[in-house]
Amino acid sequence: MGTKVELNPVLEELDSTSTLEGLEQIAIALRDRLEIRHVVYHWVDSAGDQYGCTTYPDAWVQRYQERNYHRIDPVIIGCFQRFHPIDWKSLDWSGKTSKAFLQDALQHGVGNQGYSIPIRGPNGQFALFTVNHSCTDEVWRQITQAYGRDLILIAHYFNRKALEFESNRQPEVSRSLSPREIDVMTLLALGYSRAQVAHSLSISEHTLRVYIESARFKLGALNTTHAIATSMSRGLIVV
Amino acid sequence: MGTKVELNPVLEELDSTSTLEGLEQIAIALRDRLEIRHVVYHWVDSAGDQYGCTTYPDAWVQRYQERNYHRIDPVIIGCFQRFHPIDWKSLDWSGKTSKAFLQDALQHGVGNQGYSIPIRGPNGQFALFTVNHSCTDEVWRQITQAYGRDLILIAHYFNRKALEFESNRQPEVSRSLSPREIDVMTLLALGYSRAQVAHSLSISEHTLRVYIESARFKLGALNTTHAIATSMSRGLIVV
DNA sequence: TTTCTACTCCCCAAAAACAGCGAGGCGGCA
DNA sequence: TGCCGCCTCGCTGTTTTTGGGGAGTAGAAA
Repeated sequence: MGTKVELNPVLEELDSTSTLEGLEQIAIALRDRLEIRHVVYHWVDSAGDQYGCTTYPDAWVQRYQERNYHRIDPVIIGCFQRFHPIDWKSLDWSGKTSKAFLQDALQHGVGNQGYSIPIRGPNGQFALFTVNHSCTDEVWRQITQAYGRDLILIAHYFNRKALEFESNRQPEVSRSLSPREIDVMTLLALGYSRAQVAHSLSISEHTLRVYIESARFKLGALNTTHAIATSMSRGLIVV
Repeated sequence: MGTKVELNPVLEELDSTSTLEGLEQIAIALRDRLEIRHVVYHWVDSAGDQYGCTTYPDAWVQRYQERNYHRIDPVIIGCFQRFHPIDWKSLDWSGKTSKAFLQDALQHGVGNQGYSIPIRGPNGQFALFTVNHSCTDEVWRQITQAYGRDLILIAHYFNRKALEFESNRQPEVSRSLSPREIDVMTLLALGYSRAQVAHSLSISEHTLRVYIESARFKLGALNTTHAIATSMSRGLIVV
């Protein structure tokens, strides 16, 4: 690990890729270029319906999904509350389930050193970009220091592509709300009751209800809570 | 704008800064180095209690806050639903309020060209990093193309520091929701009634209420709708 | 071991939301 | 001019949700 490898070509490739298979190729190429064990982009979906590309052995990927490991994986838990990239060593590996998980991972070919970058997109999207290896702490420190910034950019580009593919799969249509409806939805989302909202907008509660109903209708929502949730996830209101 | 300016020193400075004033100095230095009009890091807070550092004139910053412009600012609305950096030209500036806002901005010294990078952190944190200038489309295209990647990294570093300062100010760690609570909040956000949620989780409606209440308590929410909105904006649930 | 959190169940009265009906004024658009 | 969307206000009644209580289990952590 003497000289630093130039990673700009990786970004170029990421920019011009248009398939998930292409992303996987790039992950493999990056792994080989850095001479490390694994490179993983992992979209963490709340439902567990996960998606990404990885150089991990299939057996491990399958086991991870089967056992719903994303619920207990300390890397995910840890990265979920942080912003900056994190070395696996600084995570909390105490606890029975964590230790068992780690053992299982190591036995499936995952290296003992890891460096993960959390990435977040619109609507609460969350993903991880991880590089993994098996080496001494000192060597690993040098690698992560040397490539830290490049990896942030690469993570960003991976996620950009993943979001692109996903939006192709589910094209959204959204009708906009009227200004007054936006006011109402926003205040409701902030926790005010209908009476409070009516008062703070200086309208009668009856009028307020008309807004709620029309917003609900436009959004195709089943009830007020659903309308709020829909407005938020479509970015119609910002709370 | 012939030769490209090296921006790595900016990252070094960002790494070693420990005060908000330091960030502002760096923003000014970056503006001068790129020879553009403005550089803005803007933390968009849920309440409108905004925070950041900017080279915009004070008059504009004040006006922006007074008028709650963050609610109608097309840059914010647009970036909030996207992941990749965006040129202001590709945003939707039709609409009366948008046009009035743009006029107001231009009259307060904001340049007509802009390039904004959305950044997201834990708990639904959202911020924007913007570079702004007044020039022709072609010149602006060259600038954003040349510095696009650097700006992503700089945005990332700005946000890292901002989060660092903020966590010093508010050491309170928001307790996360239990798996069952997440299930409940998710299903409620999808519009199901309590009876439906209870049935689909195979628990009694009474038990369901306990989850809702404990989630509400943990989130400091005033009612169920507020709890849903809070869960979503903190990224605890995804709908 | 003890303590803690997560999960499950139960009651009741008051408040809120829902669903349906109606009305009129204002402004933009064709 | 007529149509349409937006804003405003009113009524009645039913259903759902919400605010407090309390209590017991199991499993993991300290």
